[in-house]
This record gives sequence, C-alpha cells and structure tokens, in this order.
Amino acid sequence: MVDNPWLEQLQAAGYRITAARRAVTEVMQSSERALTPIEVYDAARKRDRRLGLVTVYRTLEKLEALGLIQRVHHEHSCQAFLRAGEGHQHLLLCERCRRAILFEGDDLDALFERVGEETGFEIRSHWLQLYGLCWDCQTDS
Amino acid sequence: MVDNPWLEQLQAAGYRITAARRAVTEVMQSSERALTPIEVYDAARKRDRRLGLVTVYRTLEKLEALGLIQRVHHEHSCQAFLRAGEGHQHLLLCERCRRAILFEGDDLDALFERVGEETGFEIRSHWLQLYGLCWDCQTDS
DNA sequence: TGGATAATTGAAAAGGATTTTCAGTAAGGG
DNA sequence: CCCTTACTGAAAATCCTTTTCAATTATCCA
Ligand SMILES: [Mn+2]
Ligand SMILES: [Mn+2]
Ligand SMILES: [Zn+2]
Ligand SMILES: [Zn+2]
Repeated sequence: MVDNPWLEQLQAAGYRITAARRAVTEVMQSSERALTPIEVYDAARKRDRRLGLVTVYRTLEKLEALGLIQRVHHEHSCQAFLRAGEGHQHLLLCERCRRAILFEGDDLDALFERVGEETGFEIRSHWLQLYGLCWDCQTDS
Repeated sequence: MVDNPWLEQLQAAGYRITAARRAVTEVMQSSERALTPIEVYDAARKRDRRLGLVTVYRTLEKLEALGLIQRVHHEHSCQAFLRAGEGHQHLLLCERCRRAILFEGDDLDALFERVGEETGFEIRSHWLQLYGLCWDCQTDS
C-alpha cells in the first residue's frame, strides 16, 4: 500500500500517511535544491490543493527528526531543507542556481590533530560545505 | 580621542562614535563566544543603561559590514555574532560552553580537486567548522 | 567655544516568519 | 464499516527583526 520509502519510515515511526504528508514528502524527495517552507508549500500545493502552510512546517519537522531531510545553511537565511544522504556527508552548493550535491569522503584527520593539539579541544564533529558554480551555471552566461 | 581600533574603523567609514556603539563594540570585542542580539543587548546595557535593542541590531549590522564581526551558524539559530579574524578563517566551537576559537590553515585543495572533477563544479569557497569540547569542559564534570 | 546640521537614537508600530489553538476531518485498527 | 484519535487548515498568538518618527547629540565650522 505504501510504496515510498520515506512514507514507510513515517508509518514505521507511528505516523499516519496522509495526502498532505505524501505531497510534502514527494516534493522533498525530488528537489535538486534546498527549499524554504514557502517553496515547499507552493510546490506541494500542486499535488494537494488544500494543503496548508502549517502542515508543511509540521511535516518538515517530522522528516527532519527522522533524518530524511536536513537543514541547509546559507550565509543568511538558514531555513531551507534538503533531502539528507546516508551517514556523514558534505554539501556542495551552486551559488547561482542553488543546486545541491551531497558528497562524502574528506580526510581531515591531520587537521583535527593539529587543531586539537594547538587548542586543547577534543574535536568531535565537523561541518564542511563547499560553494561554487555547477557545470550548467559556468557555461550558460 | 578614539582609542579603540574598531571605533576608529567605524569613524573612518564615516560613522559617528556614540555611547551606544561604544558599548556594543566593547561587548563584541571581549566576548569569547558568539552572542545573539538579545545577549549583546543584555551585556551592553551594563555599559550604557539607556541602550535600545534596535540600536544593537543597527550596530551589529555595521560591524558585520566592516568585517569586524561575523555571523556564526549553529545547527538551529544562525543569529549569533562573533568577532572576526583577519582573512579566511575557520571556527572551532565548544559544544558545552559555546566558547569559540578561530583558526586558519586547512589544506583542502586535494579535496576541491577531487570533488570538482567528480561533479563538474567550479569550487569557489568553503565553510568549515569544527565542534568539540574545550579543555575546561573536558575536565570539569 | 558655541551653533548649525545631519546622523543617530529609543519607543512604538509594522512586518514576517513560525508556532499554538481549536473545532472539524479522516486514517486505519478492530 | 465504525470508533478512536491523530491529523488537518484557518485564525490567532508569538517571536524576532525592521521601519518610522520625533527627539537627541556628535561633529563640523564660524
Ligand atoms: Mn567530513
Ligand atoms: Mn579554509
Ligand atoms: Zn548552478
Ligand atoms: Zn546557519
């Protein structure tokens, strides 16, 4: 009956599958870039005309709690959401079209060691985002 | 007359030196951690009792524009400000006491090259933040 | 050293985004 | 199918930030 892995996860977590959640979920799953709540609302309303903005907020909150989407921080405004990958990942963001790509594999151990020694900190995690221009945005214009 | 480098910079940029700006500036200069506008307000009011929150916002905006302070992003809330260092820097944040340390020198060129090749992106900048426990927070408790 | 002048201020109002409340609706277990 | 209770959208409430505005004051110049 439930054909979608995210919806299955919602259901497994004890939530009900509704038209509203289906719409928001599908929008988030198919977006190439991070979306603000209003953008999600606009896109999801094409799938469920009666959807309310409040429900978008509530659904995003649940998807985030389940680790299916993540919050993406830009220099200002940090209220955009993007599908999350499995495990530890990093983000590569196009400054022009906002396309987002997840990648993994950085080797920062030497850096952690150096900084840890210099500062006395015990380093536990990190956050790395790259910004640039995607291929399309380099060429056209 | 003006004894403080940040105030000198404000003045050089054509702004006037006022009690309000002096208070906000001194708070930001002496803070070991990123502060929200309200936290700045509370701290700065100890130096200038009549200070208004609006002026805190306006002063932070100017200090940021001059590159003297920077916005710090935490997982939620991204409205905290911290003194900025010179040039390109990274942040090391204590998860317990929120102390912030600036450091420089990471060698991510190999990573940029790899990711650039795999994705077709032209990488232009990056953001790196480390999280952990400062020395004091490791020991006490 | 005064005044003139324009920048700056704080309070109040406006604006925007997010959260809460609530009565009606509908998912899904039995 | 029903019943229960989670879920919904609309409206109201909140919270944070920005704008407006009249009063104040830093700085320039006579
Ligand atoms: Mn990593
Ligand atoms: Mn760097
Ligand atoms: Zn692009
Ligand atoms: Zn942020």
